[in-house]
Amino acid sequence: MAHLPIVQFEEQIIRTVEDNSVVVVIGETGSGKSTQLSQMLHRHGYSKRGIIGVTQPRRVAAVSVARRVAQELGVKLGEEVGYAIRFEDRTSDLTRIKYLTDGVLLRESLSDPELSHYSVIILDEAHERSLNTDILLGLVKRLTKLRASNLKVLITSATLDGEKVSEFFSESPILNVPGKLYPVEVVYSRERPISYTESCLKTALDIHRKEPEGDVLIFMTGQDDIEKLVSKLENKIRGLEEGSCMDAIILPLHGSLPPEMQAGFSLFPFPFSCEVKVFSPAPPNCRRFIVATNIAETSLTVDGVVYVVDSGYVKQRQYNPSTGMYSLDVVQISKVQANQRAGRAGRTRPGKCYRLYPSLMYQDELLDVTVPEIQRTSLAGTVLYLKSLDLPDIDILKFDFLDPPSAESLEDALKQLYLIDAIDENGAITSIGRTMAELPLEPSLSRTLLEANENGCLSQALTVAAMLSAETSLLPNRSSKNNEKKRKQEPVELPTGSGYGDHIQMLQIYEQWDRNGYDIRWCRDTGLQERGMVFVKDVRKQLSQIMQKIAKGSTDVRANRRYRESEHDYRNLRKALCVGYANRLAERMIQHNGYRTIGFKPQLIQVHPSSVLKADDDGMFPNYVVYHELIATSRPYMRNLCTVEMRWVSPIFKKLENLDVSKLSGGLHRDVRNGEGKSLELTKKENVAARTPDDHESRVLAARERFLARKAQK
DNA sequence: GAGCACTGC
Repeated sequence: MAHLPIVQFEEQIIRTVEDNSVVVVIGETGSGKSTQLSQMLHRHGYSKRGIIGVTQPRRVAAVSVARRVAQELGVKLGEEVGYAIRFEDRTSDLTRIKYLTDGVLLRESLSDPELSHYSVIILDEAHERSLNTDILLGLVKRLTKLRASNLKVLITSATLDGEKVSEFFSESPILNVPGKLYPVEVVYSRERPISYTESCLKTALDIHRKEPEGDVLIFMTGQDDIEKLVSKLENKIRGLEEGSCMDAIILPLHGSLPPEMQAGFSLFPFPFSCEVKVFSPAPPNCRRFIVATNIAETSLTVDGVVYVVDSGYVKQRQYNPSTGMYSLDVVQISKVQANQRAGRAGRTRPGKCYRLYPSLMYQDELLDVTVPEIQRTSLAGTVLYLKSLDLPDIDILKFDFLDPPSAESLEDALKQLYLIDAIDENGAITSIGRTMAELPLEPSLSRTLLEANENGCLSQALTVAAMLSAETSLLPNRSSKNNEKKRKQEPVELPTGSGYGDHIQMLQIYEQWDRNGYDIRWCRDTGLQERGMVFVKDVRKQLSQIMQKIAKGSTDVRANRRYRESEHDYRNLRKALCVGYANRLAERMIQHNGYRTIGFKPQLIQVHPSSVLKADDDGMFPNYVVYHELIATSRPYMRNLCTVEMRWVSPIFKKLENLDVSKLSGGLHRDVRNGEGKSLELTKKENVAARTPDDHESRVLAARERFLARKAQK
């Protein structure tokens, strides 16, 4: 591996590690840091007293890098070199170098808070700032003090903010390792485009007409735009004079494509890094245009790209802690992302990157780094995890994050955890909370499982939790023309939740799959996502194993069948869901089919049209539902819901009335009282007030007016 | 009657 740039720095790296407990390594793409750092430390004896652990944000990366390193060392994968990802542990007593996802390392630290098996921890790709990496940065910082004598930590990052990380670790040294990228010429647009699809189209055609051979990678924001551009590009290129240009193949690339459509999808490690390659190379005298989302920024690599077209935008999911609502917004990319995109043009030879925005905009408007995930997501799970670690010397709410989340976001998390009994009124973790933290689920689902265990419907709850873990929609999209074309024969009918909503439908679907012997063809016939369903089965198995210790009934899918057939209302399961989702309750407006959220800044929300829950014969929806997610797209919607009964709901209202966020958060609330903390106080009062009938009605009207006003604005 | 960027335990 003499050609890897990092190799010539071996002595310097080892010396620095010897003298310091934390070292930051900045290495661009192709420097070899992911495969070589672990081997160097192994060679110099660091694996004698413990394991060298290397974390990766993605599963495929952990597997392919481990495979590569095993190959380089000439050992069998799973022996000296192994990996651990969810559902798959390929390590043994012999393992000295272990690649693992950062999520797996967080799980390990639950049972071994000092991570005592490890002599070295390398946090790779820290610049991506995934939620899990950020938590690990905080935990590892603490460990470097506790285990100063026998733990070495290396943080690797591809970019700028090495100094920030170094400061975080009390001025630890920074080593710079050059990468193996070819120069990329950056071309800016003179002005920002009116329509970036048109601008992409024009730029792509210009490249095709004027530039020498080489593939083109175009970064767009989502599936819709990608499909539009692909068809426009096809038309335009077909319209070009024959013989005036080389041939062209135009390919979409985004996450919801089935793997076989991500043509030539393979896990072959790229010679210098270990990324996933897509597509077979273009035939001679033919140019490929790949129109992609940001999946092509980090997760997938397209070889042969010489030209990159960068729209400057990305779709980002963000959470609003005051409303409990997620939204998916098109936002400007950061400078780091812009450079990452440009770098995709220089992997095989010098390339060109066309930025469809002016250089001034790059300078002045683009953020230096992407907003870390920890500041864009609900923290209920994270806070519960940290509370369950019982770190004696650390106040969770002052937890040492590289970039701390807002006080409002932390308070929101506490409030949610309190409503589902994971913490008590003083903010201390309860025994329920402790058990919840052991489950690889979001807190609401963990709580549902525990309640179901008391309720005698554990096996059903396991199924629902597993189904909901498979984020991406498993259900077929009946109205889509594509699907109709594909399936000539009538699709097999799926159950519809018996009027109780999407959770119950999911349970019924999985039970039906069980009755069909988990036949993959059955998924195909019904239009269910096969891969998704297999994933659900794996998750269910894992959850069952964890619950086994405390299970009061059978975890078998069929356990409840006889019971259910005699009583069709899924009462116990819905009760359990009501307890687990106490923080996600919605109440229907008077004489109105809109709902308002309970426990957040009150807002008008609708049942998502994809829901199986339909209005009754009088055109009305049930009075109370719990929802899995609030998402603002064209309007605020509840997705995946379950009907609950009014008398199950009253304990939730009682809890909300007694809610005192300042008690939950200890000292935190005082610090922010003059700032955003106030809004929570308001929320509480409003909630109580809103339950008196008069007030409720005026609130309904006000909400309705707001809604109509927003609609008019559009 | 709408649409979903990407990860992970």
